[in-house]
Amino acid sequence: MKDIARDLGVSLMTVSKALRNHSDISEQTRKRVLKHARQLGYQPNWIARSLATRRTYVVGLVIPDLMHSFFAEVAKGVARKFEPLGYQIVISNSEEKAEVEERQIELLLARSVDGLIVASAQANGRSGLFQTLRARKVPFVLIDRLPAGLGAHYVGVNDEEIGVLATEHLIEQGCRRIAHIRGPAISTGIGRLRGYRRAQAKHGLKAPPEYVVSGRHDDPSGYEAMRDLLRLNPRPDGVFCYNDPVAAGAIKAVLEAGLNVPHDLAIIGAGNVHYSDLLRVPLSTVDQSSSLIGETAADLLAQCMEAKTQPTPKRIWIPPRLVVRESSRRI
Amino acid sequence: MKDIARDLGVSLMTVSKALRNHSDISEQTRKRVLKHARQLGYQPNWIARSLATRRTYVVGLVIPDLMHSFFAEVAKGVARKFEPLGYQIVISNSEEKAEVEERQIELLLARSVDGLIVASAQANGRSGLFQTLRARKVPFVLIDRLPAGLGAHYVGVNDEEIGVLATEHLIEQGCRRIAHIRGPAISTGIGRLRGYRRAQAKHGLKAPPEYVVSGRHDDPSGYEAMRDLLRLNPRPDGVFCYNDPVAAGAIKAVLEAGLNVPHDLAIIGAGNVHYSDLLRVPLSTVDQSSSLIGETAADLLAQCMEAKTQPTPKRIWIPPRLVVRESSRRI
DNA sequence: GTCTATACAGTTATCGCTAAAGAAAGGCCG
DNA sequence: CGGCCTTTCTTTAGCGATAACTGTATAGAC
Repeated sequence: MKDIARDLGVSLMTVSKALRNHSDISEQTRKRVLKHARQLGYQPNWIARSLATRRTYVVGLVIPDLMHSFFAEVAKGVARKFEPLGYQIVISNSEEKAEVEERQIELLLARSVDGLIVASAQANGRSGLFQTLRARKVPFVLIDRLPAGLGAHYVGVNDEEIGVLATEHLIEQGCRRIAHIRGPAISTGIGRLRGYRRAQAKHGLKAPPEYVVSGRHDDPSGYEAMRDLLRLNPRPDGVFCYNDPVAAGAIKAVLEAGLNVPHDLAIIGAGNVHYSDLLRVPLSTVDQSSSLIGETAADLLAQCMEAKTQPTPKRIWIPPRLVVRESSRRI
Repeated sequence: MKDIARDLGVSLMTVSKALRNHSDISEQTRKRVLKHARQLGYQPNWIARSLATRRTYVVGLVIPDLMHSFFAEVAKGVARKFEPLGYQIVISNSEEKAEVEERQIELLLARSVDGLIVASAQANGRSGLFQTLRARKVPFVLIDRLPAGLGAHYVGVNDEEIGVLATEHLIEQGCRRIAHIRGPAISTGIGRLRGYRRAQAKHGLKAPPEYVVSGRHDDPSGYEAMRDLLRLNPRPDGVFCYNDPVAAGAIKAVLEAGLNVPHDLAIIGAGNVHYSDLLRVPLSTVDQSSSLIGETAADLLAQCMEAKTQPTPKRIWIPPRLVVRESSRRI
């Protein structure tokens, strides 16, 4: 910039304004500056700009696991919205651990991100983390998981609805002894479990307590949980799994036991990961529109970042959609 | 920092040095400063620091597709190495497109990353992109793909070896009419094809030209390609697929045609994606140690960033490893 | 008693850019 | 003609740190 100013015999400030299309500059000067800048191959220095403006044009995206294609897809959605706006996205992996998440967010804040999108591993909204975020006035939007007791922007799917949709589908397919491999004690796990119970109650079914077993997020946990379920008597004839990886693990266990999916045991997952169709038995699931979640969260965050005062927390629910494949089709 | 200096009656510089453990400061003063900094909740401003030191402690990772779990795993490996060193990692998605990649790298450079790790979508090493990187003296390490005619740091697996390993395995399993669904015209695709040919030649087999069909990176392309192969007469009895997603799509096509994998047709992929074990037929593959690639590339880049002069380009080959599962086991 | 080395702290000048206020030149108005 | 806008550009002061010097003591050497 200094060189441009010297060469053109104008002040540094004129160059700065011209490059930013500031209204103070005449059309003629602006053009001269832009042209010369191009000739010199001028590249603005973002660091200096950030220091002066206190904006970094960086947003942080904190997710529990990049390997889970659901979050990879969310990340794509976020990128699609933010990149055209000139923002850079930094993805942080919390590995499903609340402490790691907290540390990662601290790091992002230390680097002065302009905003955050978080699929939180915190079970509780009263965690110090959210107070820190509030205190520092960093706009943030939660996605997928909604820590209990937290008034914050949120974009996700109603997990209870997912549970209802999946369970009612199994009932329609003729299942009467429906089990559930539940997820962890966060909003998604709890909501889906609640939906599972509500759907059964609504149809006058009730499952014995041992029909609800605990899994985590991954396929090994689904495999283990299903082996436990298979030992029960009477054996369940339908299983709603917390998510698709868990369901994939579960299918593996059922097949290994020499049983048929869906005839001996129907299985449905949630999330509609991209390889669901390629599994042992193509997996029925409830789609969560992962990339739409990402895009919507990005839009919402963008709004928050522009607004001077934080708008009141907004919750956006994306409707889930049943995707029936072979693993649950019995009629 | 200013506050600390004022409160403690020392100069700003003393505080700065104390916080950085500079040797100029006495143990006593340093402790006073650190303690007071903690009390005030001081957080260093990375932006200002970057402006002054010309180092951002950010490295860019450019990959073709986050959804492909191979690259997600690489990313994890990179993060595991760099995060303890205080670096932030920015992941960019090139969507397998050379122009997008170029633009993404420009953006990363504009943000002054300290270094880059790139799984390039460029077929050709003479691309202007690499000249730009050289000109700007940004240390970078290529992974997975090695654009033709480029002397640069590289970490990956010898793709020809992958092709040989996979093809010889099929031969050992009794396949005699071995086809190949080849990848795109980049080093990985070309190398694996070459390995496929070399292994056949070595064992005195020769496949008709129509046994080599083109795929891309994804499972739909594998599905299409396999349908083409199934129309051939004589039908192949073994297929080596460019990568696991392609192989998964191929398996789907074979099963739909009412044939058995592996008995009518053995299939092997490459990459060992995490869900290989959960597919219709558990997929045999050649493992590429994805996270090790990430870690190794990170180490190498870290070295380059410390060195004042760029060391001569180094190529590191990680040995591939055959993983036999059901899709190819015929004896 | 002078000189030099060492340990510690302070000054000054950036890093590259921007916000905010100031100034020059011209036009319009009563 | 003087006052008051407008338009266009310039000056002045940072943003929050650091690099590279420039001082002071104090201690020990000769």
